[in-house]
Amino acid sequence: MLKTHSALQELLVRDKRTVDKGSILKSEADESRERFYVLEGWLAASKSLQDGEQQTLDFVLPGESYDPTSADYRTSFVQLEVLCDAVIAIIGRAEWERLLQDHSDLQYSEKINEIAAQARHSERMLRLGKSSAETRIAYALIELCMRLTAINLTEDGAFQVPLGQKQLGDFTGLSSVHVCRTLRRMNRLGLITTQDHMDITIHDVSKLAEHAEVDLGTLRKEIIPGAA
Amino acid sequence: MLKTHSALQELLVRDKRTVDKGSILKSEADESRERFYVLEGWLAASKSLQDGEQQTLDFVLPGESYDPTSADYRTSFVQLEVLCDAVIAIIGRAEWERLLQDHSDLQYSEKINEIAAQARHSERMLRLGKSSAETRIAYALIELCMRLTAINLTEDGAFQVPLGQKQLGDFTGLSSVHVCRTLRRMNRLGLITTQDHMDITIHDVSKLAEHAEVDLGTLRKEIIPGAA
DNA sequence: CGTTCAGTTGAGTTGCTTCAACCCGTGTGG
DNA sequence: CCACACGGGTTGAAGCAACTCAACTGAACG
Repeated sequence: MLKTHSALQELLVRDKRTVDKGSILKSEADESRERFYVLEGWLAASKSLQDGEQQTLDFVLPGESYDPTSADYRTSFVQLEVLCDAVIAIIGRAEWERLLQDHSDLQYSEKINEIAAQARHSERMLRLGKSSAETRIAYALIELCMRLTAINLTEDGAFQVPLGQKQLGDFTGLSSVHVCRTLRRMNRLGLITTQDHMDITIHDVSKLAEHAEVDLGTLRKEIIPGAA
Repeated sequence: MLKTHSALQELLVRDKRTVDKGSILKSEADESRERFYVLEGWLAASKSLQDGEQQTLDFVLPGESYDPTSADYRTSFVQLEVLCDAVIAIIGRAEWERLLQDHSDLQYSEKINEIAAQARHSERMLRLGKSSAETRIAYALIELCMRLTAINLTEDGAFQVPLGQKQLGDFTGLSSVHVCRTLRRMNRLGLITTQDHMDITIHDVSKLAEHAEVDLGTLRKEIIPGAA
Protein backbone atom coordinates (compact mmCIF):
# COMPACT_ATOMS: atom_id res chain seq x y z
CA MET A 1 0.00 0.00 0.00
CA LEU A 2 1.02 3.50 -0.72
CA LYS A 3 1.85 5.62 2.27
CA THR A 4 1.03 9.26 1.77
CA HIS A 5 1.61 12.29 3.91
CA SER A 6 -1.27 12.74 6.31
CA ALA A 7 -1.88 16.29 5.19
CA LEU A 8 -2.42 15.04 1.68
CA GLN A 9 -4.87 12.29 2.48
CA GLU A 10 -8.02 14.36 2.58
CA LEU A 11 -7.14 16.20 -0.60
CA LEU A 12 -6.31 13.01 -2.43
CA VAL A 13 -9.55 11.33 -1.45
CA ARG A 14 -11.61 14.36 -2.38
CA ASP A 15 -10.02 14.98 -5.75
CA LYS A 16 -9.18 11.52 -6.90
CA ARG A 17 -10.52 10.12 -10.12
CA THR A 18 -9.87 7.15 -12.35
CA VAL A 19 -8.51 7.70 -15.83
CA ASP A 20 -8.38 5.27 -18.72
CA LYS A 21 -5.34 3.85 -20.36
CA GLY A 22 -4.34 5.86 -23.36
CA SER A 23 -5.91 9.13 -22.37
CA ILE A 24 -3.91 12.32 -22.36
CA LEU A 25 -4.05 14.49 -19.28
CA LYS A 26 -4.76 18.12 -19.93
CA SER A 27 -4.74 20.89 -17.41
CA GLU A 28 -8.20 22.00 -16.43
CA ALA A 29 -9.61 24.98 -18.25
CA ASP A 30 -9.22 27.30 -15.31
CA GLU A 31 -5.49 26.74 -15.32
CA SER A 32 -5.31 26.60 -11.59
CA ARG A 33 -5.26 22.81 -11.21
CA GLU A 34 -1.98 21.59 -12.42
CA ARG A 35 -0.33 19.13 -10.14
CA PHE A 36 -1.08 15.52 -11.03
CA TYR A 37 -0.65 13.13 -8.14
CA VAL A 38 -0.63 9.44 -9.00
CA LEU A 39 -2.25 6.99 -6.60
CA GLU A 40 -2.28 3.95 -8.87
CA GLY A 41 -0.97 3.24 -12.34
CA TRP A 42 1.67 4.85 -14.50
CA LEU A 43 1.89 8.10 -16.39
CA ALA A 44 4.45 8.95 -19.04
CA ALA A 45 5.72 12.49 -19.50
CA SER A 46 6.85 12.89 -23.10
CA LYS A 47 7.80 15.40 -25.70
CA SER A 48 7.64 14.99 -29.44
CA LEU A 49 9.16 16.40 -32.59
CA GLN A 50 7.19 17.57 -35.60
CA ASP A 51 7.68 14.26 -37.38
CA GLY A 52 5.97 12.44 -34.53
CA GLU A 53 9.10 10.99 -32.95
CA GLN A 54 8.55 10.85 -29.25
CA GLN A 55 10.84 10.89 -26.26
CA THR A 56 9.63 9.88 -22.84
CA LEU A 57 11.23 12.09 -20.23
CA ASP A 58 10.02 10.26 -17.19
CA PHE A 59 7.42 7.91 -15.87
CA VAL A 60 5.28 9.03 -12.97
CA LEU A 61 4.71 6.13 -10.61
CA PRO A 62 2.30 5.73 -7.71
CA GLY A 63 3.14 8.13 -4.91
CA GLU A 64 4.78 10.61 -7.25
CA SER A 65 3.39 13.86 -8.53
CA TYR A 66 4.11 15.90 -11.60
CA ASP A 67 3.45 19.44 -12.64
CA PRO A 68 3.75 19.87 -16.41
CA THR A 69 3.31 23.63 -16.38
CA SER A 70 6.02 25.67 -18.02
CA ALA A 71 7.57 28.84 -16.76
CA ASP A 72 4.94 31.15 -18.20
CA TYR A 73 2.32 29.34 -16.11
CA ARG A 74 0.17 28.93 -19.18
CA THR A 75 1.22 26.10 -21.40
CA SER A 76 2.53 22.66 -20.68
CA PHE A 77 5.95 21.71 -21.91
CA VAL A 78 5.25 17.99 -21.87
CA GLN A 79 2.48 15.61 -22.71
CA LEU A 80 1.20 13.44 -19.90
CA GLU A 81 -0.12 10.11 -21.09
CA VAL A 82 -1.86 7.49 -19.01
CA LEU A 83 -0.16 4.14 -19.59
CA CYS A 84 -2.65 1.92 -17.83
CA ASP A 85 -5.91 2.46 -16.06
CA ALA A 86 -4.91 4.72 -13.23
CA VAL A 87 -6.14 6.61 -10.22
CA ILE A 88 -4.92 10.15 -9.91
CA ALA A 89 -5.72 13.31 -8.03
CA ILE A 90 -5.48 16.75 -9.56
CA ILE A 91 -4.47 19.38 -7.09
CA GLY A 92 -4.84 23.12 -7.52
CA ARG A 93 -1.73 25.17 -7.54
CA ALA A 94 -2.88 27.45 -4.76
CA GLU A 95 -3.89 24.50 -2.64
CA TRP A 96 -0.57 22.82 -3.24
CA GLU A 97 1.34 25.94 -2.29
CA ARG A 98 -0.67 26.31 0.87
CA LEU A 99 -0.04 22.71 1.77
CA LEU A 100 3.69 23.15 1.33
CA GLN A 101 3.68 26.28 3.44
CA ASP A 102 1.75 24.64 6.26
CA HIS A 103 3.66 21.39 6.39
CA SER A 104 7.37 21.79 6.35
CA ASP A 105 7.88 18.03 6.41
CA LEU A 106 5.85 17.68 3.23
CA GLN A 107 7.85 20.47 1.68
CA TYR A 108 11.00 18.67 2.67
CA SER A 109 9.95 15.35 1.21
CA GLU A 110 8.84 16.99 -2.01
CA LYS A 111 12.21 18.64 -2.25
CA ILE A 112 13.90 15.28 -1.83
CA ASN A 113 11.67 13.86 -4.53
CA GLU A 114 12.68 16.63 -6.87
CA ILE A 115 16.36 16.06 -6.27
CA ALA A 116 15.95 12.36 -6.86
CA ALA A 117 14.08 13.05 -10.10
CA GLN A 118 16.88 15.33 -11.19
CA ALA A 119 19.44 12.64 -10.45
CA ARG A 120 17.45 10.14 -12.50
CA HIS A 121 17.29 12.53 -15.42
CA SER A 122 21.02 13.03 -15.20
CA GLU A 123 21.72 9.33 -15.32
CA ARG A 124 19.47 8.91 -18.30
CA MET A 125 20.88 11.84 -20.15
CA LEU A 126 24.36 10.49 -19.62
CA ARG A 127 23.36 7.19 -21.16
CA LEU A 128 21.29 8.76 -23.90
CA GLY A 129 24.30 10.73 -24.96
CA LYS A 130 27.14 8.30 -24.45
CA SER A 131 26.02 4.71 -24.15
CA SER A 132 25.13 1.69 -26.21
CA ALA A 133 21.62 0.31 -26.51
CA GLU A 134 22.49 -2.44 -24.10
CA THR A 135 23.62 -0.05 -21.40
CA ARG A 136 20.59 2.16 -21.85
CA ILE A 137 18.11 -0.65 -21.55
CA ALA A 138 19.93 -2.29 -18.67
CA TYR A 139 19.91 1.03 -16.87
CA ALA A 140 16.23 1.61 -17.56
CA LEU A 141 15.33 -1.79 -16.16
CA ILE A 142 17.40 -1.25 -13.05
CA GLU A 143 15.96 2.18 -12.46
CA LEU A 144 12.41 0.97 -12.84
CA CYS A 145 13.07 -2.02 -10.63
CA MET A 146 14.49 0.19 -7.89
CA ARG A 147 11.66 2.66 -8.02
CA LEU A 148 9.07 -0.08 -7.99
CA THR A 149 10.83 -1.86 -5.16
CA ALA A 150 10.65 1.32 -3.11
CA ILE A 151 6.86 1.16 -3.32
CA ASN A 152 6.62 -2.60 -2.93
CA LEU A 153 5.68 -3.35 -6.48
CA THR A 154 8.35 -5.94 -7.09
CA GLU A 155 8.75 -9.46 -5.92
CA ASP A 156 12.21 -10.91 -5.92
CA GLY A 157 13.46 -8.96 -8.90
CA ALA A 158 10.24 -9.57 -10.81
CA PHE A 159 7.94 -6.74 -11.79
CA GLN A 160 5.52 -5.60 -14.43
CA VAL A 161 5.79 -2.54 -16.57
CA PRO A 162 2.78 -1.41 -18.58
CA LEU A 163 4.96 -0.72 -21.58
CA GLY A 164 5.30 -2.08 -25.05
CA GLN A 165 8.67 -2.26 -26.72
CA LYS A 166 7.84 0.86 -28.66
CA GLN A 167 7.38 2.75 -25.41
CA LEU A 168 10.53 1.34 -23.90
CA GLY A 169 12.20 2.58 -27.05
CA ASP A 170 10.73 6.05 -26.56
CA PHE A 171 12.20 6.01 -23.08
CA THR A 172 15.65 4.84 -24.08
CA GLY A 173 15.93 6.62 -27.41
CA LEU A 174 15.89 3.44 -29.49
CA SER A 175 13.68 1.92 -32.16
CA SER A 176 11.28 -0.78 -31.05
CA VAL A 177 13.05 -3.26 -33.29
CA HIS A 178 16.32 -2.64 -31.58
CA VAL A 179 14.75 -2.82 -28.15
CA CYS A 180 13.49 -6.23 -29.11
CA ARG A 181 16.87 -7.48 -30.24
CA THR A 182 18.57 -6.13 -27.16
CA LEU A 183 16.06 -7.67 -24.78
CA ARG A 184 16.42 -11.04 -26.49
CA ARG A 185 20.16 -10.85 -26.23
CA MET A 186 19.92 -10.14 -22.51
CA ASN A 187 17.56 -13.00 -22.31
CA ARG A 188 20.04 -15.33 -23.92
CA LEU A 189 22.71 -14.11 -21.55
CA GLY A 190 20.50 -15.14 -18.66
CA LEU A 191 20.28 -11.62 -17.26
CA ILE A 192 16.55 -11.27 -17.49
CA THR A 193 13.43 -12.92 -18.76
CA THR A 194 10.45 -11.16 -20.26
CA GLN A 195 6.99 -12.56 -20.62
CA ASP A 196 3.98 -11.31 -22.48
CA HIS A 197 3.62 -7.60 -22.45
CA MET A 198 6.47 -6.93 -20.22
CA ASP A 199 6.49 -9.08 -17.18
CA ILE A 200 10.13 -8.64 -16.41
CA THR A 201 12.31 -10.67 -14.13
CA ILE A 202 15.85 -9.69 -13.34
CA HIS A 203 17.88 -12.78 -12.61
CA ASP A 204 21.28 -11.36 -12.01
CA VAL A 205 21.12 -7.80 -10.76
CA SER A 206 24.80 -7.28 -10.30
CA LYS A 207 25.61 -8.62 -13.77
CA LEU A 208 22.90 -6.38 -15.17
CA ALA A 209 24.34 -3.47 -13.23
CA GLU A 210 27.64 -4.06 -14.97
CA HIS A 211 25.96 -3.82 -18.34
CA ALA A 212 24.18 -0.67 -17.15
CA GLU A 213 27.48 0.71 -15.88
CA VAL A 214 26.06 1.65 -12.54
CA ASP A 215 27.03 1.11 -8.96
CA LEU A 216 23.87 -0.15 -7.34
CA GLY A 217 24.58 1.34 -3.94
CA THR A 218 25.27 4.88 -5.05
CA LEU A 219 22.51 4.79 -7.60
CA ARG A 220 19.98 3.87 -4.99
CA LYS A 221 21.04 6.69 -2.73
CA GLU A 222 20.80 9.12 -5.58
CA ILE A 223 17.57 8.22 -7.30
CA ILE A 224 15.41 6.78 -4.53
CA PRO A 225 14.06 9.51 -2.28
CA GLY A 226 14.72 8.75 1.31
CA ALA A 227 17.08 5.82 0.73
CA ALA A 228 19.39 6.05 3.70
CA MET B 1 25.50 44.03 -16.04
CA LEU B 2 23.89 41.32 -14.09
CA LYS B 3 20.87 42.29 -12.11
CA THR B 4 20.46 40.30 -8.92
CA HIS B 5 17.79 40.22 -6.31
CA SER B 6 18.47 42.87 -3.70
CA ALA B 7 18.33 40.37 -0.86
CA LEU B 8 21.14 38.43 -2.49
CA GLN B 9 23.48 41.33 -3.07
CA GLU B 10 25.12 41.41 0.30
CA LEU B 11 25.58 37.66 0.41
CA LEU B 12 27.07 37.59 -3.04
CA VAL B 13 29.55 40.32 -2.30
CA ARG B 14 30.58 38.74 0.97
CA ASP B 15 31.04 35.23 -0.36
CA LYS B 16 32.26 35.82 -3.83
CA ARG B 17 35.56 34.50 -5.07
CA THR B 18 37.31 34.03 -8.35
CA VAL B 19 38.05 30.56 -9.63
CA ASP B 20 40.39 29.48 -12.39
CA LYS B 21 39.50 27.88 -15.64
CA GLY B 22 39.70 24.13 -15.44
CA SER B 23 39.22 23.75 -11.72
CA ILE B 24 36.60 21.45 -10.32
CA LEU B 25 34.24 22.81 -7.72
CA LYS B 26 33.88 20.69 -4.63
CA SER B 27 31.52 21.23 -1.79
CA GLU B 28 33.21 22.62 1.28
CA ALA B 29 34.28 20.20 3.92
CA ASP B 30 31.56 21.18 6.35
CA GLU B 31 28.93 20.14 3.82
CA SER B 32 26.77 23.10 4.59
CA ARG B 33 27.81 25.31 1.72
CA GLU B 34 26.40 23.83 -1.40
CA ARG B 35 24.73 26.35 -3.65
CA PHE B 36 27.03 27.75 -6.30
CA TYR B 37 25.94 31.09 -7.65
CA VAL B 38 27.68 32.31 -10.77
CA LEU B 39 28.41 36.01 -11.15
CA GLU B 40 30.73 35.79 -14.13
CA GLY B 41 31.90 33.00 -16.38
CA TRP B 42 30.56 29.56 -17.18
CA LEU B 43 30.33 26.34 -15.25
CA ALA B 44 29.56 22.93 -16.72
CA ALA B 45 27.64 20.32 -14.78
CA SER B 46 28.64 16.90 -16.08
CA LYS B 47 28.50 13.23 -15.33
CA SER B 48 30.83 10.57 -16.57
CA LEU B 49 30.95 6.85 -17.18
CA GLN B 50 33.71 4.53 -15.99
CA ASP B 51 35.47 4.68 -19.34
CA GLY B 52 35.78 8.44 -19.04
CA GLU B 53 33.04 9.36 -21.49
CA GLN B 54 31.47 12.53 -20.27
CA GLN B 55 28.06 14.08 -20.74
CA THR B 56 27.43 17.69 -19.91
CA LEU B 57 24.01 18.06 -18.35
CA ASP B 58 23.86 21.81 -18.28
CA PHE B 59 25.88 24.94 -18.32
CA VAL B 60 25.54 27.38 -15.46
CA LEU B 61 25.65 30.92 -16.78
CA PRO B 62 26.01 34.23 -14.96
CA GLY B 63 23.00 34.91 -12.80
CA GLU B 64 22.19 31.24 -12.39
CA SER B 65 22.83 29.05 -9.42
CA TYR B 66 23.30 25.33 -9.05
CA ASP B 67 23.15 22.91 -6.18
CA PRO B 68 24.88 19.63 -7.03
CA THR B 69 23.90 17.86 -3.82
CA SER B 70 22.06 14.59 -4.19
CA ALA B 71 19.07 13.43 -2.21
CA ASP B 72 21.09 12.02 0.67
CA TYR B 73 22.54 15.49 1.28
CA ARG B 74 26.01 14.00 1.31
CA THR B 75 27.41 13.37 -2.09
CA SER B 76 27.20 15.26 -5.33
CA PHE B 77 25.63 13.59 -8.32
CA VAL B 78 27.41 15.78 -10.82
CA GLN B 79 30.79 17.30 -11.39
CA LEU B 80 30.97 21.08 -11.61
CA GLU B 81 33.78 22.29 -13.81
CA VAL B 82 34.85 25.87 -14.35
CA LEU B 83 35.02 26.55 -18.09
CA CYS B 84 36.70 29.94 -17.97
CA ASP B 85 38.00 32.16 -15.25
CA ALA B 86 34.89 32.87 -13.26
CA VAL B 87 33.51 34.69 -10.27
CA ILE B 88 31.18 32.69 -8.09
CA ALA B 89 29.67 32.82 -4.65
CA ILE B 90 29.13 29.76 -2.52
CA ILE B 91 26.08 30.01 -0.34
CA GLY B 92 25.31 27.89 2.67
CA ARG B 93 22.25 25.73 2.56
CA ALA B 94 20.79 27.16 5.75
CA GLU B 95 21.39 30.67 4.59
CA TRP B 96 19.81 29.95 1.27
CA GLU B 97 16.74 28.42 2.89
CA ARG B 98 16.38 31.39 5.18
CA LEU B 99 16.62 33.74 2.25
CA LEU B 100 13.91 31.90 0.39
CA GLN B 101 11.67 31.94 3.43
CA ASP B 102 12.12 35.65 3.98
CA HIS B 103 11.72 36.78 0.41
CA SER B 104 8.80 35.26 -1.35
CA ASP B 105 9.65 37.07 -4.56
CA LEU B 106 13.08 35.46 -4.58
CA GLN B 107 11.49 32.11 -3.90
CA TYR B 108 9.16 32.74 -6.80
CA SER B 109 11.90 33.68 -9.22
CA GLU B 110 13.98 30.67 -8.20
CA LYS B 111 10.99 28.46 -8.86
CA ILE B 112 10.64 29.97 -12.31
CA ASN B 113 14.32 29.34 -12.91
CA GLU B 114 13.91 25.73 -11.95
CA ILE B 115 10.98 25.23 -14.27
CA ALA B 116 12.91 26.82 -17.11
CA ALA B 117 15.87 24.54 -16.41
CA GLN B 118 13.58 21.56 -16.47
CA ALA B 119 12.15 22.65 -19.80
CA ARG B 120 15.66 22.99 -21.22
CA HIS B 121 16.58 19.53 -20.05
CA SER B 122 13.47 18.17 -21.67
CA GLU B 123 14.27 19.75 -25.00
CA ARG B 124 17.77 18.38 -24.89
CA MET B 125 16.72 14.94 -23.87
CA LEU B 126 14.25 14.86 -26.73
CA ARG B 127 16.99 15.69 -29.18
CA LEU B 128 19.55 13.45 -27.54
CA GLY B 129 17.19 10.56 -27.96
CA LYS B 130 15.59 11.24 -31.29
CA SER B 131 17.49 13.69 -33.42
CA SER B 132 20.34 13.95 -35.86
CA ALA B 133 23.63 15.62 -35.09
CA GLU B 134 22.58 18.64 -37.08
CA THR B 135 19.41 19.15 -35.07
CA ARG B 136 21.21 18.69 -31.79
CA ILE B 137 23.87 21.24 -32.55
CA ALA B 138 21.45 23.71 -34.06
CA TYR B 139 19.35 23.42 -30.94
CA ALA B 140 22.32 23.84 -28.63
CA LEU B 141 23.38 27.00 -30.42
CA ILE B 142 19.91 28.46 -30.28
CA GLU B 143 19.51 27.64 -26.64
CA LEU B 144 22.83 29.20 -25.73
CA CYS B 145 22.12 32.24 -27.83
CA MET B 146 18.77 32.77 -26.15
CA ARG B 147 20.14 32.37 -22.67
CA LEU B 148 23.04 34.69 -23.38
CA THR B 149 20.75 37.24 -24.96
CA ALA B 150 18.66 37.27 -21.80
CA ILE B 151 21.69 38.48 -19.89
CA ASN B 152 22.96 40.80 -22.61
CA LEU B 153 25.89 38.71 -23.64
CA THR B 154 25.10 38.64 -27.33
CA GLU B 155 25.34 41.24 -30.00
CA ASP B 156 23.21 40.81 -33.04
CA GLY B 157 23.26 37.04 -33.03
CA ALA B 158 26.96 36.95 -32.24
CA PHE B 159 28.28 35.51 -29.02
CA GLN B 160 31.19 33.67 -27.52
CA VAL B 161 31.14 30.32 -25.84
CA PRO B 162 34.16 29.19 -23.82
CA LEU B 163 33.93 25.72 -25.32
CA GLY B 164 36.04 23.56 -27.54
CA GLN B 165 34.46 21.20 -30.01
CA LYS B 166 35.07 18.34 -27.63
CA GLN B 167 33.01 20.10 -24.99
CA LEU B 168 30.27 20.94 -27.43
CA GLY B 169 30.29 17.25 -28.24
CA ASP B 170 29.96 16.36 -24.57
CA PHE B 171 26.95 18.61 -24.44
CA THR B 172 25.27 17.24 -27.55
CA GLY B 173 26.29 13.62 -27.24
CA LEU B 174 28.56 13.62 -30.28
CA SER B 175 32.23 13.06 -31.01
CA SER B 176 34.35 16.15 -31.47
CA VAL B 177 35.08 15.05 -35.01
CA HIS B 178 31.44 15.00 -35.89
CA VAL B 179 30.82 18.32 -34.20
CA CYS B 180 33.48 19.74 -36.45
CA ARG B 181 31.95 18.32 -39.60
CA THR B 182 28.49 19.50 -38.66
CA LEU B 183 29.61 23.00 -37.80
CA ARG B 184 31.45 23.25 -41.12
CA ARG B 185 28.36 22.10 -42.97
CA MET B 186 26.26 24.76 -41.27
CA ASN B 187 28.95 27.20 -42.15
CA ARG B 188 28.73 26.27 -45.81
CA LEU B 189 24.96 26.60 -45.68
CA GLY B 190 25.39 30.15 -44.45
CA LEU B 191 23.59 29.51 -41.19
CA ILE B 192 26.43 30.42 -38.91
CA THR B 193 30.08 31.33 -38.84
CA THR B 194 32.57 30.27 -36.23
CA GLN B 195 35.85 31.89 -35.49
CA ASP B 196 38.77 30.82 -33.39
CA HIS B 197 37.79 29.05 -30.25
CA MET B 198 34.15 29.47 -30.66
CA ASP B 199 33.17 32.95 -31.53
CA ILE B 200 29.81 32.09 -32.99
CA THR B 201 27.59 34.20 -35.16
CA ILE B 202 24.13 33.10 -36.13
CA HIS B 203 23.25 34.59 -39.50
CA ASP B 204 19.84 33.15 -40.11
CA VAL B 205 18.05 32.36 -36.87
CA SER B 206 14.82 31.19 -38.40
CA LYS B 207 16.58 28.87 -40.82
CA LEU B 208 18.66 27.55 -37.95
CA ALA B 209 15.48 27.09 -35.93
CA GLU B 210 14.15 24.88 -38.70
CA HIS B 211 17.23 22.70 -38.48
CA ALA B 212 16.84 22.61 -34.71
CA GLU B 213 13.16 21.76 -35.10
CA VAL B 214 12.06 24.39 -32.65
CA ASP B 215 9.52 27.16 -32.66
CA LEU B 216 11.45 30.16 -31.45
CA GLY B 217 8.50 31.83 -29.76
CA THR B 218 7.41 28.88 -27.67
CA LEU B 219 10.96 27.87 -26.89
CA ARG B 220 11.70 31.28 -25.51
CA LYS B 221 8.70 31.24 -23.26
CA GLU B 222 9.64 27.81 -22.00
CA ILE B 223 13.35 28.05 -21.38
CA ILE B 224 13.94 31.70 -20.55
CA PRO B 225 12.78 32.52 -17.05
CA GLY B 226 10.52 35.52 -17.03
CA ALA B 227 10.10 35.75 -20.80
CA ALA B 228 6.59 37.17 -21.09
C1' DC C 1 -11.85 -18.19 -39.51
C1' DG C 2 -10.07 -13.85 -40.77
C1' DT C 3 -8.22 -9.59 -38.92
C1' DT C 4 -5.36 -7.03 -36.14
C1' DC C 5 -1.61 -5.87 -33.39
C1' DA C 6 2.80 -6.62 -30.92
C1' DG C 7 6.83 -8.93 -31.10
C1' DT C 8 10.58 -11.30 -33.79
C1' DT C 9 13.93 -11.91 -37.29
C1' DG C 10 16.70 -11.02 -41.59
C1' DA C 11 18.76 -7.95 -45.09
C1' DG C 12 20.43 -3.80 -46.48
C1' DT C 13 21.43 1.09 -45.43
C1' DT C 14 23.20 5.05 -43.02
C1' DG C 15 24.99 8.22 -39.69
C1' DC C 16 28.17 8.59 -36.50
C1' DT C 17 32.50 6.82 -34.55
C1' DT C 18 37.29 5.72 -34.55
C1' DC C 19 41.70 6.03 -36.27
C1' DA C 20 45.02 8.46 -38.42
C1' DA C 21 47.20 12.04 -40.85
C1' DC C 22 47.82 16.82 -41.30
C1' DC C 23 47.49 21.82 -40.42
C1' DC C 24 48.04 25.76 -37.82
C1' DG C 25 48.66 29.09 -33.92
C1' DT C 26 50.89 29.38 -29.48
C1' DG C 27 54.20 28.78 -26.13
C1' DT C 28 58.92 27.44 -24.76
C1' DG C 29 63.68 26.71 -24.34
C1' DG C 30 68.27 26.58 -26.50
C1' DC D 1 65.23 34.11 -33.33
C1' DC D 2 64.56 29.74 -34.73
C1' DA D 3 63.31 24.82 -33.50
C1' DC D 4 60.25 22.21 -31.61
C1' DA D 5 56.47 20.38 -29.14
C1' DC D 6 51.71 20.72 -28.13
C1' DG D 7 46.75 21.17 -28.38
C1' DG D 8 42.71 21.98 -31.20
C1' DG D 9 40.61 21.94 -35.39
C1' DT D 10 40.04 19.69 -40.07
C1' DT D 11 39.71 16.03 -43.31
C1' DG D 12 39.70 11.22 -45.30
C1' DA D 13 38.97 6.27 -44.85
C1' DA D 14 37.08 2.37 -42.73
C1' DG D 15 34.07 0.18 -39.36
C1' DC D 16 30.07 -0.60 -36.81
C1' DA D 17 25.87 0.13 -34.15
C1' DA D 18 21.43 1.21 -34.76
C1' DC D 19 17.95 2.25 -38.26
C1' DT D 20 14.52 1.17 -41.85
C1' DC D 21 11.97 -1.94 -44.49
C1' DA D 22 9.78 -6.02 -44.93
C1' DA D 23 8.28 -10.55 -44.03
C1' DC D 24 6.63 -13.77 -40.66
C1' DT D 25 4.76 -15.44 -36.13
C1' DG D 26 1.56 -15.93 -32.59
C1' DA D 27 -1.91 -14.35 -29.49
C1' DA D 28 -6.34 -11.96 -28.90
C1' DC D 29 -10.74 -11.03 -30.60
C1' DG D 30 -14.93 -10.57 -33.17
